[in-house]
Amino acid sequence: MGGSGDRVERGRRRSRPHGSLGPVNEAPQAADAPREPQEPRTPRRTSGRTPLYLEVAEDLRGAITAGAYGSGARLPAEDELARRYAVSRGTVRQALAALRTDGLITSRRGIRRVVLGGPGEENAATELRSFTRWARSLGQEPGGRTVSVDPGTADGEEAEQLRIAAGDPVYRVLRLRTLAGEPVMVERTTYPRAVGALVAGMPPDTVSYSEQLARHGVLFTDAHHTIDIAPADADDARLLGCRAGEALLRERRRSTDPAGTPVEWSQDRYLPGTVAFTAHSTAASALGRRLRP
Amino acid sequence: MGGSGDRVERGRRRSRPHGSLGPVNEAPQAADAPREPQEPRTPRRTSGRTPLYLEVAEDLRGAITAGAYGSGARLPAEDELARRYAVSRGTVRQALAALRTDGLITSRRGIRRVVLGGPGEENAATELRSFTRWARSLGQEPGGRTVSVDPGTADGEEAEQLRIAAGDPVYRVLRLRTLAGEPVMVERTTYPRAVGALVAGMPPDTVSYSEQLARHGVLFTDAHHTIDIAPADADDARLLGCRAGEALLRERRRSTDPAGTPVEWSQDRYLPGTVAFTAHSTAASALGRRLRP
DNA sequence: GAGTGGTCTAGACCACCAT
DNA sequence: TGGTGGTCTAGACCACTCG
Repeated sequence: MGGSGDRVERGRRRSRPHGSLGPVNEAPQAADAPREPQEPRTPRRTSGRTPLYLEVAEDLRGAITAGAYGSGARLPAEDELARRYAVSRGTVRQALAALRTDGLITSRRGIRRVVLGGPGEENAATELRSFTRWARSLGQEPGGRTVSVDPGTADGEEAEQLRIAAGDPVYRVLRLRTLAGEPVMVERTTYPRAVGALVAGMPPDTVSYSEQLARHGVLFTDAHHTIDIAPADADDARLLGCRAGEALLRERRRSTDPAGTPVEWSQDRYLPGTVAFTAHSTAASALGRRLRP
Repeated sequence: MGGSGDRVERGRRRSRPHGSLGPVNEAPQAADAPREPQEPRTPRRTSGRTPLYLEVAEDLRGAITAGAYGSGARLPAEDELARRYAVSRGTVRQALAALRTDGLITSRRGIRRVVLGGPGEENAATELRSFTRWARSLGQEPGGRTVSVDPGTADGEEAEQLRIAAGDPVYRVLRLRTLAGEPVMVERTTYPRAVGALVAGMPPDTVSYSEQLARHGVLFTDAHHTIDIAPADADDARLLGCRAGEALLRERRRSTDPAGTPVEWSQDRYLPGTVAFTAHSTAASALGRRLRP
């Protein structure tokens, strides 16, 4: 989305020409435009549409990635942005917080926010994305095949991760993932009984289990990741076409639903040189290290 | 910090017995205690102390990690927490947002927040921490030695990462990092001229450059990380005591200061089996993958 | 001292979930 | 239908930065 006017007016009692978002992409020079005293704003109804602060955030993101403010440039002050977008300062702050989380801008008391990346720089629009969605967003065609779907009983680690009792029934799925037809990753996922039953009932050529599961109301909203190195075993070597014992980039992941119930415990092994993991961290939180994986 | 009473009363016009934070650790059973009508609260002065929302967050964190609410338990409603802590709902929400970022709780419209981890589970108290601080927080003694500090000129990648011109002067530092005396990681850092000059002036046995730099006003507030695999070169092999060509866990990192100026571009290579990287992701943002590292 | 982001309060309405 | 978190507004004061 671009600068302005491409959003529907959703407010009421507001008398801006049209389009609910002020033009910021074309704004770095402004600061003129006499401000007629505004009638007190009443909260706008968002009525089922995109939250206002996300619209503001996306507009600003567009302006930043389009290079409207060079790298290292300072953003307008919060009050100024609030005026331009005709929203409250709180909403602007919420939008800016989102951009900060994505590592697009800094934030410090006393000085204006600074644009971190640059026009050319890839925006790490991170998300809790499945392999499938991630690949598609890159314009790559994700593929793969399900090697096996087996019912079984949880071992110690699976039980701990899925927060069930050892010996409880689970389903194990082994899949090979490809990108543009080339093998990239071997995925070993353990599902608790209920979720696994759904997976087992899907056609073996299902590209994205997570998308299908979402249709059944199984949502993945949180995930905890651990990244390290693991040697390829015989299966890995056969499927990925590498040497047994070769070092692979390993991601272990436990996903949970909104109720906090673990819905997936997965171990993915990537062929070296195919992918890298990226993360952004600020003074508060983001990436950790851990001893003895 | 624990439940209550270990904080100084900082408010005014408030008539709670003493201690500014209500006892939540001992609260899961409450919900009784007749509420006398409160006089309207006025914003409390934080006057140079820890922000209120952080106190609330830390108290809740303590309650959660202490297991006051079992894993999967639901937290009290926002309004209820606001009453207990005698703060506004906004402040409670700010505190809860911090816990959510750390992956301690979920959050979904319509239902109470759910505790994610469990009593036993290690809290991934992630931070933008230097190797030194990270090691110390684990009770490990960080060590190492500086192999070389060399002035030089920026190559293409360094220039791009540090946002300077190719050929500009830089300092390159090669260090070996140890944990309990054992080699763990080789760190290759490139500093821009000004920062590098400070580093070059420090004694060669300096354990933490970042701590020393902080004293000179050079702060690391943001960092962008990329994690993948790289083979050990001759230096790596010699310093880490591994085979040349052996796969190492590589972290590349660009750190910036509050003004958005890059202050460090580093490439760290960890011996396999020594550390793992952890991250938490929610529906919005956290960990990314990237093609072709 | 002026400008700017950080914190806090108060109140309102809405969307979603469970009952 | 009632409870709960999500969004939005308005106003206030404070801490920090810089000229």
